[in-house]
Amino acid sequence: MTRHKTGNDVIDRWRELLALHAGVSCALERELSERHGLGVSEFEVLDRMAENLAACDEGGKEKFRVQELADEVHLSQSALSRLIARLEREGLVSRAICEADRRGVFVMLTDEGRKRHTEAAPTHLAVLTAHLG
Amino acid sequence: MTRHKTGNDVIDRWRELLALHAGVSCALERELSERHGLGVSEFEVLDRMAENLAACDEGGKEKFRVQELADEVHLSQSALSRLIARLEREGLVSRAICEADRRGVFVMLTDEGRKRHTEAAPTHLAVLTAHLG
DNA sequence: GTGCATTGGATGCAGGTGCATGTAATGTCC
DNA sequence: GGACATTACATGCACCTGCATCCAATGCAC
Repeated sequence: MTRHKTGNDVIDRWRELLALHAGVSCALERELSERHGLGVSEFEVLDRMAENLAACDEGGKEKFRVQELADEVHLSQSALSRLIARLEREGLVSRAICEADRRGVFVMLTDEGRKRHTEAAPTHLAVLTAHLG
Repeated sequence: MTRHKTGNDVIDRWRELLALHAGVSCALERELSERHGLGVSEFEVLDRMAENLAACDEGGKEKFRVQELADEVHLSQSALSRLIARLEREGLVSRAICEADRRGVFVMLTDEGRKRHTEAAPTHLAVLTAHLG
C-alpha cells in the first residue's frame, strides 16, 4: 500500500484516499451484490432510511424527499430518482405523493426493505471492519 | 461535515471517506474537464506516465503495458483499454505493439500529452490543496 | 387573477464502467 | 510438433451516472 510516493503530501493523501476508496467500494459492491442483491448505493439509501426510522421518536423521519436522500449519498438528483425507482420495483421502498406539496414525493421503507437492510447490514459492517478496522 | 454520526467508528470513518472522496472527485472532474478537457481518470493516467517518464533515468519507464496502468489508477482492464483509446484518439498517447511479446501493447506519452499534463497539473494540485490542505 | 420565476422530481441522451467473452500470441506438457 | 491452458488486450453488452431538459405544482409580484 502507498507504494508510490510523489514527495507531495497533498497528492500522496489523495492517492491513498483513492486507493482506500476503490478497495472498500469494490469489496462492498461484490459482497452486497452477491449475498443480498444490493448495490453500494442501494444499500446506502436503505441504510439512511432505516437509521432515521430507528430514531423516529427523537427527531428521525419515516418519510423522505428525494433530494434530501441525494445529499446524503452523494448522488445527483436524477441518479437518486432512478435508484429509488429500482428499489420500488424490487419492493424495498414505496413512493407516495406529498399532499402538502404535490410536487414532492415521499419515499419510505417497506417491511421487505427493512428486512433486506437488516440482513445486509452485518455484511456491510464486516467488510468495512476488515478494510478500515 | 460529518453531520450524521452513527456512533460506530468504522461506519463513521467510511462515511467521512465517502464524503471527502465525492467532494474532491466532483471538484476535480469539473475543473479538469472545464479547463483542460480531461476527466479525472484521464489525468490520473497521464500523471502516472509523466511521473515515471521524469524518473526515467532512475528506474522510471517510458513505456507502459495496459494492465500495469490499470492497477495504478484502480480501473478494470477493459476500462483502461478504452480510456487509452480515447487518449490516443486525442493524440495524447500512442500505442505500439510490443515486439518482444506481440500480445502486449506499449503506451507512451506524446509531446502533446506531456504538454496537456503540464498544463493540467497545477489545476489538479490546486483543487487537492483546497480540499485536503 | 395573470404572468413569470422557482422548485421537486422524472426522463432523454451521451458517455463511462465492469463483466463476460473474443482473439491472437505464448507457454507447457506429452 | 500438436493439444490445451494462459496471458494481454479489445469488444459486446447491460447498467449506472450526470447534464440538460421537461413537466407539473408553487410562490411571488403587481
